[in-house]
Amino acid sequence: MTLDDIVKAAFAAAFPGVETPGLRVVPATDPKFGDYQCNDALKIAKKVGMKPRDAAQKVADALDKACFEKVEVAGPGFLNLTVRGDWIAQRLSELAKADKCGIPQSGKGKRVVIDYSSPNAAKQMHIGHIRSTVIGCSIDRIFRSLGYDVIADNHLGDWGTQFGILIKGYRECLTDEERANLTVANLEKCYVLSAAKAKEEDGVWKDACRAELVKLQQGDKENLALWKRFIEISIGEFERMYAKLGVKFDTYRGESFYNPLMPGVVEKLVKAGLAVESEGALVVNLENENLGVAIVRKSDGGYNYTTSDLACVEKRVEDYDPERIIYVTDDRQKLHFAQFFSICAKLGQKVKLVHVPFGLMSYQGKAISTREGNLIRLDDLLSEAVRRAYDIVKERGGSEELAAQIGIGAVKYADLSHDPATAIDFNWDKALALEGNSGPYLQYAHARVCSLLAKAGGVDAAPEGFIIATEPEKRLALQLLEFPGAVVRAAEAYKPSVLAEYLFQTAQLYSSFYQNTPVLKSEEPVRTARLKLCRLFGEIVKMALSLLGIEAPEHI
RNA sequence: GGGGUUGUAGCUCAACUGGACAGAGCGACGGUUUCCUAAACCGUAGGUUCCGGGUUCGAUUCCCGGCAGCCCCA
Repeated sequence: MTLDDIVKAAFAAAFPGVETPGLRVVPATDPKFGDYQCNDALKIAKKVGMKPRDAAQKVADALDKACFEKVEVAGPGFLNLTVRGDWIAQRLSELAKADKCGIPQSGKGKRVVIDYSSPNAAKQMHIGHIRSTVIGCSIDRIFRSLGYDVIADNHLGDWGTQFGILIKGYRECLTDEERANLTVANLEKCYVLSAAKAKEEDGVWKDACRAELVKLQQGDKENLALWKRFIEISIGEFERMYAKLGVKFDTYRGESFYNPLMPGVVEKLVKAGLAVESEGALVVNLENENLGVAIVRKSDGGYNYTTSDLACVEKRVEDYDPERIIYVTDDRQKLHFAQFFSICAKLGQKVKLVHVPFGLMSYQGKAISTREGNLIRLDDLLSEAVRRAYDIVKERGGSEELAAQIGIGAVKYADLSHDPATAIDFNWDKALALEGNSGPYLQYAHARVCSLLAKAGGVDAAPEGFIIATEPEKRLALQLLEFPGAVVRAAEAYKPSVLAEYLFQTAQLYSSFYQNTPVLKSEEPVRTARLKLCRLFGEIVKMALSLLGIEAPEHI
């Protein structure tokens, strides 16, 4: 029986027939109130015509007190619960026995597509790409841990007008040698040069770019081959970054993949009476939902994101039949997703669609763009992160590999520890922080516990044998019991930050415990019991770090 | 103009979706190392939760009205 069940039973006994939806027992807000609290007597009081405190008292009287050391009614009608040490020890044993640190396998048999990172081809990734990549990757890992069958899909920006500019630029603005050893940096360079020329007054260059684009769209062999080469080179470069970040995709279906399906989608919209003509364009009117108007085919015959995304959902449902599709993009696209989700619903699409919007990253208060000249390449950021970590690591004889684990962990954690909705103004010192609420702090706590366990020379493998006697042990133990719940909350909210917050608090409690409580030098059986607590902490930090996509080195 | 979103300590952020005295990190000040890794730990200072109303036992959280920033749509 869980605490929830025990307290629910008490409510049912005290107030037969009275519903208590959403009743729950939560960790106490302050240890001085006890270990757990239930506030639902306050909610039920009016319904049963009693004073809140009296209602709470009635529940307290009806409570099965086997696992409690103390039960108190306090304040306006809070039910404060202090649990017995042996009850905690029992729960810890169950947690130690459980697979995956007790994460419930609620996603078994369900498939989910997660669409994240999605950079534009032929451009280098910059710090603005961190968020979608890192948040998406963590959501991906969290859902996998819950048992979901996850398909991580990278929806590349690999189609559109920029390819006309690129092809023209490739032909005219690069040297033979650059063409032979084509890199993303070169592509970016020729794009910039070509785009600048396209702005010239006479429009000759611009027309030439458009002509190249039309040829590409019509399947011209040469242009198609060039386009394919650009994409291959881009993906190669992206994968180099993903390897550094520990990110892996199952598919790279870019916009081009859905391009042939767009006319069919438009036809369907027209047939369903959803799309109507307006000023030469085809639009879906969503005014009555306060979502404005979505254009599905422009007056020049071109399609835009709404159409492409509709095609994409249809294809994903056809190929994968997922239970839901999660999109991780910046919050400027909120309206777009609201429109496109609404149209999906009108088309009778059953799959659950979720947009996880995150605040745009800026730098020095300005949106990141080449024009602002404030663009920091992702590669440079990661190199700098590793360099800074190495400066510190080498004093302890650490390797460059360790420096990479720490430096990149710092960058990822700096992002993941914020609620995705928060806009971040990039700051070198904060992104690369190695102290306080940072990735390295967590890695350090993990390394210390590993070291402690190694020095112990082996710990009894049995999951039983916990003893909870002192306050620091108890605080740590209660926190460890919250781990599965933290993972569930993070998944439900699509916020890795929930897990990051939990992990940091856990590490703080462990650090405090570690500092103030002897483990190796304590007497048996306490020594073994404490080692088991440490081991469980180590397993949970390692698991939590892996869900955030952060490495957990055993030695720092 | 319409819509969205944010506003919490000097700075960066939390607050488990309505609960007790609003918590962390950084920064500041002070302390801890013959002792399991000091990337750590312990302590002190720091708040009109943007402003004004409302809802109720109770509001950072929900509602209404302002103000300010950012974003989207025309």
